[in-house]
Amino acid sequence: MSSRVTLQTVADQVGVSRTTVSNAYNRPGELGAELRERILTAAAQLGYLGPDAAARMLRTGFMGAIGLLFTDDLRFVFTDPDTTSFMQGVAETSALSGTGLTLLPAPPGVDLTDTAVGSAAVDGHIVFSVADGEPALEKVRARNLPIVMVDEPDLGPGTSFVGIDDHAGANMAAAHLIDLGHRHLAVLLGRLSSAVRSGRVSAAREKEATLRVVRERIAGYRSAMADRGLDPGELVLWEAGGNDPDLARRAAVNLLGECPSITGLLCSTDQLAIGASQAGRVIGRQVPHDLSIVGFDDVPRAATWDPPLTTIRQPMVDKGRAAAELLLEQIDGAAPRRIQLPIELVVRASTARVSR
Amino acid sequence: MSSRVTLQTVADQVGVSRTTVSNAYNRPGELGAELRERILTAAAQLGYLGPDAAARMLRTGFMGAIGLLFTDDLRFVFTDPDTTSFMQGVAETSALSGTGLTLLPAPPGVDLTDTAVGSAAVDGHIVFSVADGEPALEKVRARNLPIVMVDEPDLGPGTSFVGIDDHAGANMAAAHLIDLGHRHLAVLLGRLSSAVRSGRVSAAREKEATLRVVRERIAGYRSAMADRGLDPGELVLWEAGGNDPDLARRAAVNLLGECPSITGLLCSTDQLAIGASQAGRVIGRQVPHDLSIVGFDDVPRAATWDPPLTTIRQPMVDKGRAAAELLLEQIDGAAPRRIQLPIELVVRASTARVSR
DNA sequence: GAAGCCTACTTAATCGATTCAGACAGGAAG
DNA sequence: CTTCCTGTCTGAATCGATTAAGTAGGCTTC
Repeated sequence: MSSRVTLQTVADQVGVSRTTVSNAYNRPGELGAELRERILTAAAQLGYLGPDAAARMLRTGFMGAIGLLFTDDLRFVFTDPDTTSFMQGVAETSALSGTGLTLLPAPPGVDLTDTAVGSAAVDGHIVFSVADGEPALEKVRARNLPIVMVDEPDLGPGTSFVGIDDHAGANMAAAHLIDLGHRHLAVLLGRLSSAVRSGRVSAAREKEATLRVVRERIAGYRSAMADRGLDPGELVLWEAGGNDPDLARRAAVNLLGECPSITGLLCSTDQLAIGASQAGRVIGRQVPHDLSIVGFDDVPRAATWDPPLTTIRQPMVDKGRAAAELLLEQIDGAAPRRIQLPIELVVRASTARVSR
Repeated sequence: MSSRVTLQTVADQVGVSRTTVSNAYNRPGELGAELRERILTAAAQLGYLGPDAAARMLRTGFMGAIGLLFTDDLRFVFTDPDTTSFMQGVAETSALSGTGLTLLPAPPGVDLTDTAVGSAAVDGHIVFSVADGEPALEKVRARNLPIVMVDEPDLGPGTSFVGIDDHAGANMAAAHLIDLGHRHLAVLLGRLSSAVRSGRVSAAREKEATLRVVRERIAGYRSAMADRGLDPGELVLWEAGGNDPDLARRAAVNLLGECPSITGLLCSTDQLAIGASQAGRVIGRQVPHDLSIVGFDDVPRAATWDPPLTTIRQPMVDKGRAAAELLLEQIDGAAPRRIQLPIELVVRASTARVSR
């Protein structure tokens, strides 16, 4: 192993200047085709792998990569179907544009000082579903790079945002149940904030909610009740402790034990709805006959679950694509934009007309 | 926005040299505590965010990130439970060590010339389950960086490798069925090579297999038959066209239609076993009573699937952790190593004594 | 009290590319 | 014949940090 092969090595070999070799790679057309061919051949022979990434970055200030920030536990990030679908969308468009994709995990309880977060070699950040006031988000914002917020928090009109109308979606879900005759409704949600809690949500706890999406969804459920003459104050709120079917099953057992009159369960995600439907089996209430369940998201499993889940569909892969596109265009100098993706009520077999 | 804030800006402000400011960040202890405090305060006031990543990379040659190469379709990468579990393991240990994680997707049909693959700012690569002779792998190998192969291909003793004893695992799976009295066995596998095919595998097609793992598993299944006095030549091989439950369901319907005497189905992954068990329902053969199915991997769903799947467990998250650890230690100068993770037969309810 | 050794800095070379401002040859225009 | 392009290629500054080598002063140590 002698010293490294650089632009200069290739230039010396061919007998041209460094500049010309650089041009051979970055601006073909600025030099003769025949010379370019000679340079590329010589480079291949010398084992030159193309311009060094770090040097190019330093000189141009362009990293050729985008960062994807998560603050959830990694066990969740790679297990949750919504998160992985979102990542798929981001990965697709970044791969298509030849941009690298750097994962920036900032799981709870990890010291951020010597993490890639806040110092990664990226041209911009996508922030996926983060609670208000997360330190990792502040670290990323401090860098003054282009940024796209997804779902939460919403930083206002000056910052790009990709999301859906959570309020309207929740309204549709609750309206569907009420229109089927359900009068006693409860909400099963994952978490209101990064702090892990489970059990019935008190008014005080509800005030602590730092996750915009769940706040909006609760408001949407309530608005449907108010629209249809029910008292939104009677809506039972229950926290499972995380967006996980197992937690949801246990939570739903407790919820339905404590509030047996509930006939309609509004689950703020499909993962929770899946768990809740298992709870139905456990406590002997058949879905949808004795208990109607409506989810949110329309994850891939929702359609094949037993029973197939009634839910609000949102296009998670598209969300990832949109976020990546917004970020890439911003890196190219475009102004921040907001994108709201469409949602849709999908009626399947987990909801039915109330039977008692 | 004036010109950028650099080490020099901070140095000028405090009245020390650039070196001293650099030391304040990288080697506290090389300078007085009080001066260090003054420097850090000044930096914060000036909005200096710490040493520029690109400049540091250029100078030190150290990127602070590892690359994870996939050649599968992205739809698969983020959907497949094994792949995501593996990524979780990699992400965990890279996050713990403060190393960045860069995804390098090289899906089929994408031109690699202006992709991050082959020029990403990383210190080494993890190559996850890639077919023999993939161009993306050659690109990555050409960089002469530390590399860890996972599952396939196995580049031999000179290159780090993380995997399991696929042959032994398959042997255990087939032995289990044979010991339950099954005499007519078939293998349902995803793919033998990157080329998508489906249907019964001919001897010619079998020779084209470029995926080491599936080759080993087939050999393992056959070895169990030979061990127990069955003719390995009678083992039916069937390709689903991909590691996907839907494809597997269709393939299993065809397989069992064409070979109705089969009572034991060896699925080379749990995803396939899940699909095959649905096929059982479709064609009216109850699992395990009329059809025994054994999977491979023990994905999270396997235990909760109906019926719970008998399978060969392999620790995918640990595999990710091991791969990342091996790569990080190699980046630190250690020699390549090989790690073989343990496997285990997990008997659940998808297999039973043969009934006819 | 001179040699030697810390402590706490500074100076200057260096990493490998990009890019702006020329240089030079040859042809077109006047 | 001079001027002005135009197409190619060169020279040298520059990006922002790290780090080996050096310096200056203060403190031991015999």
